[in-house]
Amino acid sequence: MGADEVQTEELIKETAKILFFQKGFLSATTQQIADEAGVNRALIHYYFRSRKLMLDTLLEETIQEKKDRVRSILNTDLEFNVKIALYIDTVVDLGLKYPYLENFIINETARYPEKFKVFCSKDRVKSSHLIREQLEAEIKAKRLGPISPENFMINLSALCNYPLLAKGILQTIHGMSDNEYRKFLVERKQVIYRTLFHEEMPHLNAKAELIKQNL
Amino acid sequence: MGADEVQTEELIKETAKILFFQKGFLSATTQQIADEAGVNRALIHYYFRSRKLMLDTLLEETIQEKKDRVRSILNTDLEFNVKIALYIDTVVDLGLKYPYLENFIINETARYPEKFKVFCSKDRVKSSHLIREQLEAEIKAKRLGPISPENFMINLSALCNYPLLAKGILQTIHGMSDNEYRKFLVERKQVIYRTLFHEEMPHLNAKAELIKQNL
DNA sequence: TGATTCGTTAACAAAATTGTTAAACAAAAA
DNA sequence: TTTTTGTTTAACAATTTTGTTAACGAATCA
Repeated sequence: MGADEVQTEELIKETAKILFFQKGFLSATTQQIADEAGVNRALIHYYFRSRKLMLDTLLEETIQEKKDRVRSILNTDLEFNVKIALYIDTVVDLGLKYPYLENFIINETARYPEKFKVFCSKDRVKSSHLIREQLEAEIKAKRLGPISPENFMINLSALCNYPLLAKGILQTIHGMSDNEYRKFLVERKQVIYRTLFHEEMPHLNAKAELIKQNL
Repeated sequence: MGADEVQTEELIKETAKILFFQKGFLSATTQQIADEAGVNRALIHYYFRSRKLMLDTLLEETIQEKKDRVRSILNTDLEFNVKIALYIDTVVDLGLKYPYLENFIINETARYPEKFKVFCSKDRVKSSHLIREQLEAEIKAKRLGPISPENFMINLSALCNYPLLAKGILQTIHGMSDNEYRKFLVERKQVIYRTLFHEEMPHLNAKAELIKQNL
């Protein structure tokens, strides 16, 4: 009994994630979600009260998960370039599973601006702050051109996330199948690194690999 | 009479653009659009038959306009780096007016994949093809590291568009007002150029300025 | 002036979507 | 076995959103 309860609730959430974050179908109705999950629509209300509350739960859980991962990378004591390589690797891999997650956040943020403010207020430290010292050291050592931590983080996010967000557009323009696009994105990890650092991406060292496992 | 007709139709379209492309409020109902425009909701049906047809018109017109601008830049015989500088300048400026335009395209594309395919089939030549020769020359001359035209164009789009798409998120994270964010984006033009070329952005020469006027 | 056309409006109708409830059902506890 | 608890379902109700229509009014033209 107890097992079934979690099963159905999880099933609904996972199905909604697929529709919203994988297929980018943000306008999916409760009926469509229920159909896709093969459950009665009333169960969505039974477990989540309302459609909006379900979205809130989903948003909260998924943002939290993504943020935790990213934070745990930026907080390590890895060398700067290895740290960023791991960041790219992680974000792109996560994005391969949920390409439209950022899109969902963007839309929900535009609809209910207060929602996102709550998340931000939880973080005392901005992620750009976490890399400031290391970034400045790189710039001083002339391994990087001058750039603010904010702009560096935005560049990094942009290069990683945009090709995911624009999945449908880019796939259509370049006539790629889902598999071809996957492959393209995996190979693009190195392009992103080279764009930021103007040198080849280092292999993840033992320490970085270890961290990657324990995300 | 004839003037009024165009006026109202334009008013509705402009209002919808503001809601969709400026405010990112993609779930705006016909009632909300009508209210915002200060017209009777039935007029939306009078001019556009249905909500969906209005969106189609809007999408078509706006994509076409943006694409024409971008194409006309890539098709000039400007020096490569000046051309890209002008591209950045143009796309960011357009994005300052309509930050969520890309977002709208992404969502509509995910909802109705066929829609976007129609647009792409109109173009015989991909925009990445338009810069291929010049890009290869730059790489050969060692002014740029090796990169495919596709990845170069995606980098360019990503760096220009992502900060617009994520406007709400980034503004919240960094606690910027609308004006501060505007200013930040204008200054970021140079950051984008430096990220791609690892040198200062050139001033637009007379020829480029002329093209910029005639967009 | 009278007829016509077009834009506009309010009221209505239809459809789609969400939310509620009572009853059926199954599993576990008494 | 009976009771209780939690899950599932179908049917219903409420709300929201879209789409339609008939009537009104203003400008245009015969």
